[in-house]
Amino acid sequence: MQGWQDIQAEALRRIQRREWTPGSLIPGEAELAREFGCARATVNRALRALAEDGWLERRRRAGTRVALSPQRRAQMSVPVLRQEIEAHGYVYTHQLLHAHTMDDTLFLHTLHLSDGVPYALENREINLSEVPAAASEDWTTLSANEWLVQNAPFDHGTMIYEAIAAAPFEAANLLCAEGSPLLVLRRETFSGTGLITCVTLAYAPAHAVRLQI
Amino acid sequence: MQGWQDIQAEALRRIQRREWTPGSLIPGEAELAREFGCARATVNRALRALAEDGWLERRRRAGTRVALSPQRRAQMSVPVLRQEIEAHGYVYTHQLLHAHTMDDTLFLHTLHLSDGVPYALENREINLSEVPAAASEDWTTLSANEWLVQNAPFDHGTMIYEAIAAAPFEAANLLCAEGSPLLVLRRETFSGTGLITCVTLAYAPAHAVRLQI
DNA sequence: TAGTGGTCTAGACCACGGC
DNA sequence: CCGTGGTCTAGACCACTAG
Repeated sequence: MQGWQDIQAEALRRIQRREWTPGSLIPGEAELAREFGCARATVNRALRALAEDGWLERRRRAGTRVALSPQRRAQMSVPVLRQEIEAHGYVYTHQLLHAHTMDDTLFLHTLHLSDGVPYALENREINLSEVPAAASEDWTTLSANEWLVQNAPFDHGTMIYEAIAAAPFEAANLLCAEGSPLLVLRRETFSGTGLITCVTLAYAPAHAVRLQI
Repeated sequence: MQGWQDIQAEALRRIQRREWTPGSLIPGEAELAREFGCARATVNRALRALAEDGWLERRRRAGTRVALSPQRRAQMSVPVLRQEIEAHGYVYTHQLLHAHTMDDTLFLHTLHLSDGVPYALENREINLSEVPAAASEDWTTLSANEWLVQNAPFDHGTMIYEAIAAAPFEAANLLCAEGSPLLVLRRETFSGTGLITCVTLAYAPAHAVRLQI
């Protein structure tokens, strides 16, 4: 036993082997520090990491308990289509289908392709009062998907996945039958209080979103 | 300025106000500790938290830089259908449609309902050699979805979302037309090297998965 | 009110990796 | 090499809260 990661690993082992059972109180930091022959701060570091991962629940005075249902969480980033496609070894291209501006909103329709095959259809609105630089951008070389990731950092947002039936416009662009089931991602991102962009991404049929837990 | 959270907040402010620009080197821990009038460990705690959230990239010797594209990540838990449904104020029920055992695998088909309306159709396999207790469980009162969360903690796993067309079996149980687009979640969870369970969850039409970024 | 975790400090040594 | 972040220590005080 040397670093806090070793103590974390040992504690996790005890949880998984049920030496420390769900809901039960585990020894205090001081006692564990004595057992492992280290400072209390080191034990604190290890247990705090386990608590952040959902294995433990810690409360002052009440002590540390093994979580009743250790919920592992999957993490998902905002997808950058070029990276998704190139990670599979394919060539990424995109076509700007349509662009127009109304009031302070820029509307863009983009088709993303993988080795020339339709991959996803993007329908995006950009709030020009939040991102004025977007007004003078040439979307034929760099897609809005990539440009915004680099140029419009956001504080928070929402993502929604759902399944829809392909409408004629989607069917024509994604080269599938009308009514085909499509996975769709809708996303809104905000900076402070202002909406930056709002996008609907319809993936080609059979697309799957994979997450590691 | 008092605790590490204040230092974290101040650093985040400088990033968001572009006083520290993406890609640039920020002052070292020792210098910031001097500026804030605290110990280096306190600065370290604050900057480490920002790095874990993706705002900073830290490397020994190279120093700390503002991330080029501060990628916010969405977090998603393994859904517990009862909680999902009750969180919306509806009554959760479920029906065991089918169960049988072959070799060391238990096969279960379950329909989950929200206020009596079909919500999701679950097709599950449980590895009895990893979870022997599952063999003697009565699935009519507690669904496998809930039971496993409590009784079979896992180390890691994969989740896959995709869109499918409703087959006759799904259409009949989810009360929708054949061919309706359905959002489907496939999940495998493991403990150590062993597969615990593998589940396909077909949600009723128009279901959406919402994530906060 | 007493006991737990949360945090801070000052100092120290180490590991990594640009130079 | 040597400066940077990563970590550990021993001790201290504080915040919260169960009893």
